[in-house]
Amino acid sequence: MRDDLELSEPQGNTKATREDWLAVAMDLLVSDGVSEVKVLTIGARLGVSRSSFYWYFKSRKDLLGQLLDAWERGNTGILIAHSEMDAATITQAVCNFFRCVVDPDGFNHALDFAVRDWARRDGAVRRVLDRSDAARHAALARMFERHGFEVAEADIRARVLYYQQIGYYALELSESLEERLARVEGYVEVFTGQAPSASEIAEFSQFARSVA
Amino acid sequence: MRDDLELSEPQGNTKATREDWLAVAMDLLVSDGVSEVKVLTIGARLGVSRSSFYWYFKSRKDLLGQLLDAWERGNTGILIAHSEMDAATITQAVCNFFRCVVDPDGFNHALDFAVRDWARRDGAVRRVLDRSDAARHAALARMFERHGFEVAEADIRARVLYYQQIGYYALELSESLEERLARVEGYVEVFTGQAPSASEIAEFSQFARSVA
DNA sequence: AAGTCTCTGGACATTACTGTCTAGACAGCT
DNA sequence: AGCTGTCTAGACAGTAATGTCCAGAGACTT
Repeated sequence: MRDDLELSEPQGNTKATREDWLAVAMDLLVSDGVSEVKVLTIGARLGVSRSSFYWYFKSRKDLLGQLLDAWERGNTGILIAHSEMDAATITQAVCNFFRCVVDPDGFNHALDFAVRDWARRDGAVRRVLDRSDAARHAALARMFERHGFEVAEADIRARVLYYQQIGYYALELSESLEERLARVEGYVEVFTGQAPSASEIAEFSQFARSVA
Repeated sequence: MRDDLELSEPQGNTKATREDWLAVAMDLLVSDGVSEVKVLTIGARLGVSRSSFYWYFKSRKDLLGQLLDAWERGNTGILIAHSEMDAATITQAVCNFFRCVVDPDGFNHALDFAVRDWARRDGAVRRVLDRSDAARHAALARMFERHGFEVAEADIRARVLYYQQIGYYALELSESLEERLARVEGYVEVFTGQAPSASEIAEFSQFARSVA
């Protein structure tokens, strides 16, 4: 999401670039929801007058549309990429999927929920979101199928895995990393019906600690 | 939630009762989120002037506090009651739990998400919500323990079950009842590690169709 | 019939946000 | 040095929301 931001340096008379406006807007969307993405607030945080906003964006609606695009490219893209990673076993594949959700630079949960909440009040956003959810589930179902699960079972297991992950973050629990890691083995076994190897769990734990 | 509403009849000069104000506020909270629970909007829907609101409530904040109380008593109460229902097997117990989530008069998902979203921007709401989530998980873990699961496994399975359920509704999929019912058997098997009996699934399906 | 209590409406003050318009500041080009 | 194009600030207009005040309507009591 942050890839395409902060590439251009402010030059000339510029105090806040288009990317600055977008970055602060994204921050506000994530932490306070769409309703708090206000031109005045963003301008104040950038130390810039509100009217400069209208130089870069047609309207507030225009800005929101660009935030939605950034979300779709980022979150859905990362999740699908992780579900397609090479893996020797299904338990390792699930651990790979877990990587993108524990990585702060991976899947952005807070943003995902901000968008879900937004979709509840905006039909156009709703349609974009449904498209993403379907694509994410399909990618996970293919992951189970590649590891020998029948189509029907792969579909169910992909659902349980995806829904559970969304639900976990919906709760916004304040667990420590170690509390979570202690449960990973149990989770993987419920999700796949197979016990993961000690090395798979160890490798994932090491990754999780390194990015935390 | 609706139990304590609409008990009192409007009498005398009264055009809108306290319960009317609460009911419409709850509707708005569920469908549009806290930010849309506005005194003007509620008054307009009741065909009553805005100032009457201040006869019944100290302020908008006062109203919101009462909505939060109603949510906690309702949703968390229903979920825990269902997890404590008698059941011969764990698969039946999970089906019993499913009853409260498919019943429109049971657990109110839309309200739950409205509250979750609200909690994201309000620390006091956050604390009330955390307390409810912990109570709900504990009740489900006890359910697995009663059916012979070890404490650690009961904890994990309760988490997967609860998180998955929350996640399912977070997505707000537009599935038909029959599509969902076709997956129930698979879900129960993943959640418990045991295949449910045909009669358990049949009984649940019948219940789900009867309340839909 | 008068008095009282409950509830309501309209006016007012205040605050917050969106969007428009215009003058002008600043850097870079010629 | 002057010109141009890019960006910014401030003023203005319009809208929506919260909360306060007060006069008074309507039903119930005495």
